[in-house]
Amino acid sequence: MNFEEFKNCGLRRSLNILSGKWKPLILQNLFEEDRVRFVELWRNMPRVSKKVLAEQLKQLEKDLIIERTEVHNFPPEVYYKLTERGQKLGPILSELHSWGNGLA
Amino acid sequence: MNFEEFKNCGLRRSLNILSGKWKPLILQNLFEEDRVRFVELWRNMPRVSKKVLAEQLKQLEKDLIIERTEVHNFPPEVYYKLTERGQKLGPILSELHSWGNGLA
DNA sequence: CGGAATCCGGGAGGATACTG
DNA sequence: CAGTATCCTCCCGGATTCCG
Repeated sequence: MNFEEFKNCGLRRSLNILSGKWKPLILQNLFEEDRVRFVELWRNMPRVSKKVLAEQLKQLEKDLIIERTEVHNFPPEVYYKLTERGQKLGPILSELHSWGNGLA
Repeated sequence: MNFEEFKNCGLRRSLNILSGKWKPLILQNLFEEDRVRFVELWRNMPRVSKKVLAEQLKQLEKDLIIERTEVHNFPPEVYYKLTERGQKLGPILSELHSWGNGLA
């Protein structure tokens, strides 16, 4: 396989989607709780600026991995959850986790 | 899961190992041919400078994913192949590939 | 609370030249 | 052939401030 073939292959797309300093941690939280509020997410990763967190969420949303739901209140409430497609990542990330721990 | 727990988890380690613009393509080549010479690798990705290619290879070697073998000739010959650990990545990357193509 | 707007620094990656 | 050695560019992520 050369670069031209690689450009449009699924592996590259997947890794592009996952690449982003905070995306794996975001997904991890969504696998655990299945519906998480912006501020809860932010509390679990207090070293991110809210700008960056919002960016990563937007990208995941655009890639159809997560869904955003807004409750029109004041103060506003915004929830994020995995899409069906996002949930299918679960087993794969779990294997990567095991592999990274030397268990596989 | 918060950031402190995430820092040392297997998922993060795995994605760190895979992150690098050319690493997935390098691995793809090694899965296909099982023993590849530096220059062959380089021909398959002519847009990389040799410096960068060497860097990525060094990192994969340090992470024990690939092995370097040098034949002391002139001109020199250097071969790269997957380690046992590296080969275990195969099925996982294959699933990521399918997922990225919307097949899973 | 959940962002958007602005500014900024560091580091990954690229271009080129050289060497054993 | 298989790399180093320099130099440079670009952009991701961080810090801060402001808004509905």
